[in-house]
Amino acid sequence: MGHHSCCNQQKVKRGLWSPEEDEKLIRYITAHGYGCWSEVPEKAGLQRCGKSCRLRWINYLRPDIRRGRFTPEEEKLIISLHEIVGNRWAHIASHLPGRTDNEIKNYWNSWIKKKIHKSTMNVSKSAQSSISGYDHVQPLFASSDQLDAMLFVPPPPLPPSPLFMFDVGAGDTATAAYGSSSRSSACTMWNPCSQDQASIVNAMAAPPFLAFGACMDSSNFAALVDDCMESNIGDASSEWSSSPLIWEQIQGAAINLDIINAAGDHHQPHQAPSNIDDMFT
DNA sequence: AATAGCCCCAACCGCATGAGG
DNA sequence: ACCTCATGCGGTTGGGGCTAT
Repeated sequence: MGHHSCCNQQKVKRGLWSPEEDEKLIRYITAHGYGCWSEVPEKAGLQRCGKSCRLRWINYLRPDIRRGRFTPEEEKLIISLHEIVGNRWAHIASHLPGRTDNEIKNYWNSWIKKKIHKSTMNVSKSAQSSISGYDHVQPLFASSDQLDAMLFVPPPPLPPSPLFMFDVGAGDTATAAYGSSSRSSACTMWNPCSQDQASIVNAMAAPPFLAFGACMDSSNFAALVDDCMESNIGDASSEWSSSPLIWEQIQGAAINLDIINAAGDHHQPHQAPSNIDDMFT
């Protein structure tokens, strides 16, 4: 006990939360919400710092949290998204309703990483095409060649005009999509040309939908998504990535947006401006 | 049954960012 | 422009449960 870096309080408890503390926090948040986390401990009668309360609520107590094992679909999605955005756990979590960044991070560090390592070792040890121990995510990497293709695929041919996707992040997703988010980090702009198609399409299949939905006509977007879902992306991303029809649809949809890349940078993910409308002026 | 080692995951820490004064 | 404070994020830690011996 003693000094706490985040709040300068002397009498803050640390470590695991007791059921009584959980109950106090739940009762307070349920009744009053959490306008200011730094005020929550005192008002809820907890000897914790606000940061600790926030973390406990977000990662464990909030009612919409989803617990238990990750499904194979979630696992595939995590892998696909990680291919694109790397260790941006909060971002990945925004595509898995009810899952927290912490949970996904732990999951990745303990389990998926191990599996991929194991798979890589197996591939390098022999020429066998199957990846043992990776069975229920096999559709993503059905062979070592395919794994290599996923990891090292050259960018697809450039379309006739620059086009972007908007990946809408966690929490205030809808507001970010329409340009009124207070945090620019809530919305990342990608150029699909710099990503492999399978990764993009995989990510696109996850809610909140990427991209075009932020700007294009909602009915067109819905139709595009329906087509994508009918093609069963979750189970056959390789087929997706090689489907000229789907890819043409995506390109066509993006081109219809008539978005100009003001920055002129085609190869790196961008932080979107806090107001997306600024891009089109 | 005891215990040593491993691993998972809840929680913490430090940093980045943005709002407001 | 600068400072302070609150929040959110990713990296890291360590307690406790599990497993092997």
